[in-house]
Amino acid sequence: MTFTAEQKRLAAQEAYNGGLAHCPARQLLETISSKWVTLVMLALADGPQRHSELRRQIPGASQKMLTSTLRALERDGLVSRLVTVSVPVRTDYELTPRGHSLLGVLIGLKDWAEENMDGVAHARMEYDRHRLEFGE
Amino acid sequence: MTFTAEQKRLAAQEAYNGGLAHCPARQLLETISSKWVTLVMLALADGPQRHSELRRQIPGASQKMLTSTLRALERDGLVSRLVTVSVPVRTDYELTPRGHSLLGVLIGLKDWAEENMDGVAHARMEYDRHRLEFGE
DNA sequence: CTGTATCCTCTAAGATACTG
DNA sequence: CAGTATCTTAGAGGATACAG
Repeated sequence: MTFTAEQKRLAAQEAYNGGLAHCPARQLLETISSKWVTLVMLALADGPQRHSELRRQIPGASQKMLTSTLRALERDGLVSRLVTVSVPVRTDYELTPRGHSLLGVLIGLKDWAEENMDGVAHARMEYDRHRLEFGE
Repeated sequence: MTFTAEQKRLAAQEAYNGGLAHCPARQLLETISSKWVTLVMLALADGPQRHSELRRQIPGASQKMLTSTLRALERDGLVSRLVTVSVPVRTDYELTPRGHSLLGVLIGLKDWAEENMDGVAHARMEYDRHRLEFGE
């Protein structure tokens, strides 16, 4: 059996994407680029917080999103969840050691961003201005 | 004129999200979490590359995606584009100084990922296993 | 208080075909 | 070779209502 060039290309793409899915860096990016993870982790930086406290600190997150990002972080072993059975229920979230370690990396990201994103914004404006001026 | 609690909450959310949009760290995350930017930047780490060379190095990216991530990176001043008018046309892409600087941060991310994502994967399996065992 | 279950929207990413 | 123009689709994110 032989293959067309197209088939070979598609096979290569598939293999490549399959590999990508298992690339640790890609996985990490997928985790931290979820809209609320960084904010949640930052909110937990200073110690445990209850669900309701997190809601107050991150008013932009819907309840569903807050719960689901907390679940994802728990599943990844970055946050631990402690439920106190009472009426009403009380739930505390806390960074695990690995979570703290990741937080360090995130802060590095934040620092770079705060130093450089102004420049990026400026570059964007320049780029857009030229596009307008010289048509295209 | 008065406002309901609901209106106040929505206003707060809107203000918060508006603020988020201007948060440098969030913007950076949005940039680098675009599926192909890290791969493109890594491919450019060792020096300039032509469009076709990039395609070969990153076979998973469709032409459209490759072009559009390159455009985005150029707009942000992270990559520069040099077109040589000839037949056929030749285009070279290269990291700018700011691009190199960002690359450093990305490598930090990669290092953390390579050290920790195994642990994360393990945590995920444990989590899922418990979920299956104890129902819920 | 903490969380689940639906339903809906919007957009990043991909497939495909075409142009200078 | 490099790039643009459409069309489609999968899934992240959100609004709302309900439940233990």
